[in-house]
Amino acid sequence: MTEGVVERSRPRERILETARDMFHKHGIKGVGVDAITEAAGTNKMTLYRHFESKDELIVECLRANAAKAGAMWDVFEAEFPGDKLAQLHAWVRKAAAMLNADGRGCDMANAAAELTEPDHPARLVIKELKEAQRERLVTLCRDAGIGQAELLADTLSLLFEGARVSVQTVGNEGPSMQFVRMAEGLIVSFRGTAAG
Amino acid sequence: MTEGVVERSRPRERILETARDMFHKHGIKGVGVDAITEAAGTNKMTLYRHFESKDELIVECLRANAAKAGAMWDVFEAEFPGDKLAQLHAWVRKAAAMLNADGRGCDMANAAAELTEPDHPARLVIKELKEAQRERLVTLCRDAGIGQAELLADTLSLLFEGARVSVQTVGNEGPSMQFVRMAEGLIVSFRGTAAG
DNA sequence: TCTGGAAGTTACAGACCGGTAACACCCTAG
DNA sequence: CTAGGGTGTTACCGGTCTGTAACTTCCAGA
Repeated sequence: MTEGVVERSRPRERILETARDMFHKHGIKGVGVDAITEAAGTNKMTLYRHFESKDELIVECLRANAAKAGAMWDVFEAEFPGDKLAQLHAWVRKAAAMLNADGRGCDMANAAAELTEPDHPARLVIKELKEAQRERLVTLCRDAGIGQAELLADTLSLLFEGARVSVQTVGNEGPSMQFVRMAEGLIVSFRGTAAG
Repeated sequence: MTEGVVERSRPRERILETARDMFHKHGIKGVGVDAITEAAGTNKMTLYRHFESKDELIVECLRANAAKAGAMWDVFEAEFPGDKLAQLHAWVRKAAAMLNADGRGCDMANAAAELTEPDHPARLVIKELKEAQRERLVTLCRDAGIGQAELLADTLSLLFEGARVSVQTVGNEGPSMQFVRMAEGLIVSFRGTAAG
């Protein structure tokens, strides 16, 4: 009895989960707090008891997204223990899978597009989380024995980021279809020039 | 006297120009029609006499953006008549310049992030305009003698698109700094495998 | 000079937004 | 049993949003 069903977890968790989903689907400015709380089966007062403002809720959603996405690195390590190159290829496959998951791009990128005020609290955490993601990919490339690890990681990052917005604008049968081919080709090419 | 100063052109032009600028800077949902008309030195009634809704204004702004961006292809042709490879390199330089122009990404991509309703009128023209842009780049690559023209064009597209969102999230000193190096390397690589 | 259409002005409708106040409820820890 | 904190409910505030109505002003062309 102490362990509640997920459907009936604490209000804070339900609000956070619901907000993440609705922000992702309809954009941040496209969703009001009333809609979130109603979908979460609670009310506005409870939301404002747990989050001091909508902006703080947005920030918490972004952090939760990053935390969930960050878990994939552990999955890669579990699937291919020690084999960093295999983990890099796993990242490519995972990225490709995300492209076909739904037509919405990266939540952080979308948030950055919507929240234009230069001092919006979300902008700081977006930058910080994106930089952390980059670090992980660079490290993976380096540990996989790639010579120019930073350059490969940045290239793969830009390709993936571009593919996500491409899916959002022209759908998943446009340039993003070639993502895996591009990424795999790049890895091969960078491994060729690896050296030591 | 018949030729009015740009500052005092017809209201429709002023509204369109002002809306393009404000949508770009603050996002679509971040700008109301009142703010647009005031900045354009006119009023809401005049806007609604020329555009039947804000959505139509949005669509017209996107078309105007694409038209202005499309003019660059003619500039390339004028700068390097007949030399398609030089024009491709000019595209790379132009793209890099856009990355440092301001911290805002592509207006169409940003609009697609904001306007999530699947049947929003803007989504159709975004897709159509993006596909036209892709066609032009593919044609340029093909005319430049690249063997796998579609693949190179798509790769460059994704890189550029990704670089624009990267600038928007982490600034122009992140992965997007390497854009020119990546693009030039790709062109060299694809020319090597050109063949006939 | 007269006229007609484009543009400006003011006010408003109806909806939604983020956020708060006051109060009733319920459930669990003591 | 009781006290108290978390939660639900209702109503509200001030502001902003898209879009419209009714009216006035202005200016160019006949």
